[in-house]
Amino acid sequence: MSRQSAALGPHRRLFADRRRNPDGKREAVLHTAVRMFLERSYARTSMNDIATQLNITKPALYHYFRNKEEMLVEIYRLGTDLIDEMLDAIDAEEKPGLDKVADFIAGYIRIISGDFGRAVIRLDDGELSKAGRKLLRGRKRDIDHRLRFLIADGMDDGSIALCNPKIAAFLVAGAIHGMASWYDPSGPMELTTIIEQYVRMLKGGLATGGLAGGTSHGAVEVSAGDRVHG
Amino acid sequence: MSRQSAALGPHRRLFADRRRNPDGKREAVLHTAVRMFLERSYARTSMNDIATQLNITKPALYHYFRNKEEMLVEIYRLGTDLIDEMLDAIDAEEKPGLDKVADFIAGYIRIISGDFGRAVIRLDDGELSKAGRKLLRGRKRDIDHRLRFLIADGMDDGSIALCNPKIAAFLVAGAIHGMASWYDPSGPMELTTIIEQYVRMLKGGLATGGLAGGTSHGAVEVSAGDRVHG
DNA sequence: TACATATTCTACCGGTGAGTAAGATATCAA
DNA sequence: TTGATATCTTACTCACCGGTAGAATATGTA
Repeated sequence: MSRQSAALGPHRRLFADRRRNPDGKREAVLHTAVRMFLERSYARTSMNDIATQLNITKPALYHYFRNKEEMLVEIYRLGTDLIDEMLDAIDAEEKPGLDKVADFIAGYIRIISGDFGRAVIRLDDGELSKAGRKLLRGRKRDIDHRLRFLIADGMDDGSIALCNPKIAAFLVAGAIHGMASWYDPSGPMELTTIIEQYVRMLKGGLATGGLAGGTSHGAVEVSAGDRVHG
Repeated sequence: MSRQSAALGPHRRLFADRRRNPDGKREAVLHTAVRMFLERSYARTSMNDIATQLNITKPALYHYFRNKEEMLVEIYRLGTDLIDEMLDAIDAEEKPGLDKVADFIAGYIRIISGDFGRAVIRLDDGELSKAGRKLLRGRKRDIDHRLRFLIADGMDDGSIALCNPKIAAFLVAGAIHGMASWYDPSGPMELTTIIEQYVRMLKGGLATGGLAGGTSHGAVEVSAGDRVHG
């Protein structure tokens, strides 16, 4: 709350006078909106709430955004861009698949610790129009598929144990998404500590030779059909 | 959709005549409500929607529930009860901690594949009143703590590698919670296949001797202060 | 200084949803 | 059969929210 107010202060101050600064003010609105959406949800945050927080009135917001959904769309776009860029960087690396996945885990956690990254995970895309929802889901699916490919690559180069990459990708992504609900940047837990343990544990689950035991035949089976296309 | 209608049919039929059956009808309302809440979210499902689905009118619903929130509270209660019961069963077992955690993973996945279990994860508790939210958060925290204890036990008996049980519990629970978003009971993926791979991978990440490498000093360090209390 | 325009405000509209009042109708038990 | 009561309906209230109309006011510029 105190951290929040402190971060909101500058935005509020930006609107204290009427100096012209469309881009800066637009961005300030967006930052305030994403924080409030994360805190109280998109649906429970009214345009009035956002305006009040910025010390202006509701209609003034419509000077910077055509409607409420445009804010949400833009937030999603900024968030997914961050993830795409990280994946681009990883694709450019020359490493075993397992290490690329490890880099993904670390990078993804860092992104999610920021507002726009966390928004991609936490905000309910059911609030979007049909068109907007379709677009966002597409981008999310692409990200998921790129993670699956990293895992499949690791299986090919022998660094990752045979498994169904679709399920593995869901597990890895899900574990990280969970963070978006409980992680508090101002809390006592150090981000690097979390990353360290997440990487260690998820690597342990993926790597070849972990607990051999299990029914590897099931894995080989799916690796034929389900794997690349997943 | 077709599966949904099929499952909703019986409930609808229950209200076809006015024979007295308060308990049965109340339960039918609840089953319909949880399905619709999961499909369209709590906020976007109106009392009218639920009533229409059951072929009655909105005020009739208020014969079985005092208000909308009472439905949500009851759904949460039924869901968390399922989880508590499972944890009771696991606590009664005599096994290494790692195997108990494995049982938890399997049991939790099965519960989440059902409507009420999934509801605990997916429905936004921000819709609850302050009191209701506090209660639910308490129950969720208890569940989380019980999982942490299972992990800590495994560390004591040597079946689980030293780590911060708080982070480990979040990782395990988060990975499973992710399922609640994408798993479709009528889809092509077999539940047992998913369970098998989840158990294998998460066990691999927890077990002693996975990838030794990592900085185990960090683990020992937290095991002193953060561990039991976490 | 004076004009064009960016910024913001007051006052409103239309729609929706939770919840209620009060009465009609069927069921059950005696 | 009849009365008590459970069940359900029609018609409504109240509050909130997204969005707009149109005017007021400040700003930057020529």
